[in-house]
Amino acid sequence: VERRPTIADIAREAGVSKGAVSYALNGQPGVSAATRRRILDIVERRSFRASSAARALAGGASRVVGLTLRRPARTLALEPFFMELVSGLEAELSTRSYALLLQMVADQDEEIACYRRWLAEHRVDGVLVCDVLPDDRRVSDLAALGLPAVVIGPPQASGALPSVWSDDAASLVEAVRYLAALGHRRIARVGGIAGLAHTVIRTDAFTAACAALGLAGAVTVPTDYTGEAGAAATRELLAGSPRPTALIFDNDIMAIAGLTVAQDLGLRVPADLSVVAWDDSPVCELVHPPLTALTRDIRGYGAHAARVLLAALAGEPVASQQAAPAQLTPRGSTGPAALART
Amino acid sequence: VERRPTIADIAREAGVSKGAVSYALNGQPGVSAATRRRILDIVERRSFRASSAARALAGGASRVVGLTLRRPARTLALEPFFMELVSGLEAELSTRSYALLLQMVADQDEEIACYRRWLAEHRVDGVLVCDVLPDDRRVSDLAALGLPAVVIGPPQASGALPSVWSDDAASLVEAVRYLAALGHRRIARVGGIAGLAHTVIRTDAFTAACAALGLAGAVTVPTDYTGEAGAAATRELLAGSPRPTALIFDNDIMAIAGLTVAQDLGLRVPADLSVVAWDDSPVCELVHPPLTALTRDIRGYGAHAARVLLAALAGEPVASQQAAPAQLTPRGSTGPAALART
DNA sequence: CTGAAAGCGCTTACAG
DNA sequence: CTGAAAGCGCTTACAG
Repeated sequence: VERRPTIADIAREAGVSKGAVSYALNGQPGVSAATRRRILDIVERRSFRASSAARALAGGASRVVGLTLRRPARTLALEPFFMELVSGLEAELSTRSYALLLQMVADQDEEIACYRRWLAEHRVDGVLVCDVLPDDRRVSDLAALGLPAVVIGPPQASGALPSVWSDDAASLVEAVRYLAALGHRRIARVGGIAGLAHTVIRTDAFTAACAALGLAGAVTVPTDYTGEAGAAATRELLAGSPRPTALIFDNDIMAIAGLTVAQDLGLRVPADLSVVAWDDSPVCELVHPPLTALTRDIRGYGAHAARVLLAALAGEPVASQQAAPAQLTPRGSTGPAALART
Repeated sequence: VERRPTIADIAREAGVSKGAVSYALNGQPGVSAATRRRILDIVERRSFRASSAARALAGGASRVVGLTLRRPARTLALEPFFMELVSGLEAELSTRSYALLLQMVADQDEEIACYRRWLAEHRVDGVLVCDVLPDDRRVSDLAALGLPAVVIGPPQASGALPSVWSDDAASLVEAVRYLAALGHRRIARVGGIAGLAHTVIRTDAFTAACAALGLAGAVTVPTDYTGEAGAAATRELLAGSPRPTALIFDNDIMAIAGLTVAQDLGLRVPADLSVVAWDDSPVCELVHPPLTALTRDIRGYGAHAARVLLAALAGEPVASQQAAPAQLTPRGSTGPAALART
């Protein structure tokens, strides 16, 4: 096992001090352009990479970004969303030589403790925050700690932290208008976890959009995002009288569960019931009928969030940024409202 | 922001040297039992945690475990397997204060370069290796590098590295026997990525099991694990004459795609065609009919692998270990073979 | 069994 | 613009 070069080797080879190499490496003033170029050439040739441990210990950047995920593993694993998001984050981070540190946590206290630890140990340079709540304690604590962070979620809940978000309200309005245009007058929604900021936004948007169109009975049933909960909510909604002719689901796993429940009840989709899913993962096209969905580029969303965090770490001023909203992709699960039943 | 205690603070408070604290912390000889207890009490009380950067730099453990995943994000995101696995790894690692470093890679070269870098930088103490090939270069390189590693996959492909594996061959035999007992004589399989070690094992086991039962036409069509490929393979197999009366899929996303294809072709499941899925994620119960599946505890599998790696890092001798094999969970998608059609 | 000291590989004031 | 030096918080031989 060969010893890898250290900053001292590079310095010796370039005929400068270690400090000069450090300045050249980190793009700081203190070396002339010519020296910098010479140093970076050697760095390149010897494929030198500064030790992250030494860098972190000396107070420099660790080149690691942290992501914590709440525990309920069943939910996480089922949501293609998270793996897509992680994949998007990673794609951006690794091209910039940043690593991603992942930590599952049980609750908010554990999560905040994790942030403190990471900061104290210089383990990470910054973190990404998911699934924010309105008045999320993580947001205020992170700001207080001074740990750079980007919220992946609505700016309404990101406080002083920059956020990357997509306009869920607009997407929901699009879905409601689309269904209304098909003649649906009774639309209900199977929502996500009630406490989350984006769920609140979606629920409010749904209620408002239905009200604006004069649609009554625009109920939202909250769930925990699992298939079981989606199935139960669907059963509850379809047992109502008059029952809804269209259902909007807050993720695709619940939409699939709801589709199956409807079919088991003898309802034809879309003749008797239209179904719209959220987060168009490839499963939506694999079921019968294929699901109309609100599609968004989750990998791109993750990459975007990573870019914003990296910009913040580079000292650039960053503000909340809007990613492209989810767009409706009509497929076989939606159709004209069944007039006979209305 | 308060300064967190360093090892010097603990040493001062305990009235010993920093070295003594270090020995006490790492369970090494060099301190008396009484001193050790006193030190650890103070460590506990002050909630001291050694800086990972300093530890790594000084040649100690970094308390980080690395996991690399090949790029095709669409596949990854769709496979609940990976998120479940990560969740299982994390559950075990975090209780032992280890962190998980995640890196997406494009190919094997990048992956091996990543291992070298991690090792050289002391970024990780060990790694977990997924999706091994027969004669996997990563396996030999890791052994040569001396980077502790555990293979999550068959020991046949893990070389000198310990592996944690489940007996896929046994599971496949169980599925084939179950279908044969239902009267199926023409069973085909939609397989995973042909090059992977566990796919080879499954394919061989499938062929052998069918041969042993005198079942002809036991074809396996390889795929890339995506729903599209699963659908295409299903179409291909169902176009055969005589067509199979039962299909075994190497993951559940393809099973769902196959189910939909069969239904679109006018085949009733299970009356005309039985369907068996692999990796029983909750989606299997959400479709209609619910899928018979080979169920395994993926989180437990991940936790098991993490435990073995941690044991190896602790210097304990470790050997390859078998996890519980996937067990058949019969549901609505399998039934007696359609005699009329045979 | 314990203490004092060197060293890991960086970064960053501080002098020139 | 550059060099020499201290220091980050640990671990680990090396003396006692």
